[in-house]
Amino acid sequence: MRRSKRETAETRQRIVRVAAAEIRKKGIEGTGLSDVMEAAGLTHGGFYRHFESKEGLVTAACSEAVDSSIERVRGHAAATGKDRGLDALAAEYLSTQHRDHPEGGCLLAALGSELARCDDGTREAATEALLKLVDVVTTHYSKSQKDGARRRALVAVFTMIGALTMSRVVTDPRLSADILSQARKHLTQGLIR
Amino acid sequence: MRRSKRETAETRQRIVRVAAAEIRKKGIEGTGLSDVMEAAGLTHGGFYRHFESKEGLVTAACSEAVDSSIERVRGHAAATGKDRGLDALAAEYLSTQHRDHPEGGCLLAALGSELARCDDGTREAATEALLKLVDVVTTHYSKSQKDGARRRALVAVFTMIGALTMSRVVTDPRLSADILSQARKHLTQGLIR
DNA sequence: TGTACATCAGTGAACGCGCGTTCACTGATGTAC
DNA sequence: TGTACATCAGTGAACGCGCGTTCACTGATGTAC
Repeated sequence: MRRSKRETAETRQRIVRVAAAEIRKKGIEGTGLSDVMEAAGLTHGGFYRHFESKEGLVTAACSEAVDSSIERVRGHAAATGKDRGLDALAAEYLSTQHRDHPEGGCLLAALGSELARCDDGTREAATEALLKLVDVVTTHYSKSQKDGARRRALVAVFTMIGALTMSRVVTDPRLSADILSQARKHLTQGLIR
Repeated sequence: MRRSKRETAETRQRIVRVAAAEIRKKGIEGTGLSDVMEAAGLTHGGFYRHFESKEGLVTAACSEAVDSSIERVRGHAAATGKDRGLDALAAEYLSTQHRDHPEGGCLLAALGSELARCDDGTREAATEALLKLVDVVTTHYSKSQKDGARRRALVAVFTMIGALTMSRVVTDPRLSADILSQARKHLTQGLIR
């Protein structure tokens, strides 16, 4: 039966949020619409009242993932003392908690190589995520020395994305932990100049 | 009809090579067995004379991808003058050529996030790729200063993987080129200490 | 070395399955008067 | 404000499709004597 506008909007957001978690956990192709709808407490048939296609949901889910995690990153970096903001960011980004819970974490590390094969809408959401992340980091680098702050921020972000992704790929748990701690050490000791 | 042992071995290798290219181009889930077999000049029915399952092929294809590209990386780094080996490696890894042709390039950048969700055999092949790449880079860092060579090598590798992956994700061609050149600049100027 | 037979690489049709998508239907919501 | 009707969110069955996998069959290769 028909639902009120408010209910409809809430349902849509619920679907998007579930999908944002699911795709970061199982990948885009590994996530089925039925699974998403079920996790949102609905049957799969109603999906097309909210989205044009799976691609439409994926794009919305990526935007949602970007918004929520950038918000958190900004909060964490700002909450910490001015100079140690970047350390806090790196420590959280490169934590075992983040590694073990992609569903709530960085979209770029969770789906990096898959995003490269997505449609433009989704890739734009991902581009936005990258630029926002670089912005946050640039701000922190700018405080110490302006020169090359953007380049250093880019590199710091690539290092984090690369390290987190690889820490999830590697089979040896000790190597995985080492990857995270070495990258963290590198970033928190300001070794990127 | 039955084939000679030599022919059988050649066929198997042809399938593995085709698959190694295909999965780096379209992703693991995006690659169908029929496509691979057709590209290898066979019909799909014969697949199970060579492999136990799709997973088996994927693992073999990943090993093949690792072997062939590590070989090339080593060659390139060694061919160049002792001190500039790393520069040559970075320049090639972070080239637009590599970005635009994942099918012949680095497995880790092409499939990073997907590998994290693969079975153990495949992830072990990926781990091997990472360790070998780190080894090559470590050798070069060791020449200038031994201290922290491994950590610096790890970071350099994550930077390359992260940058190449992101250069493929991003929608803006100028940003994509910028990502590559900034990362290259960083590495070739020895800014990782 | 020659012969008889087992092996098995490759073919092409077929299988079940889960996927994204569509649809007729229900009944509460929103709207027009 | 009340009534009549159009709208549409959600259900559940069904669709076609491509996937990984299986299988009966063919005929050249490998092997045993």
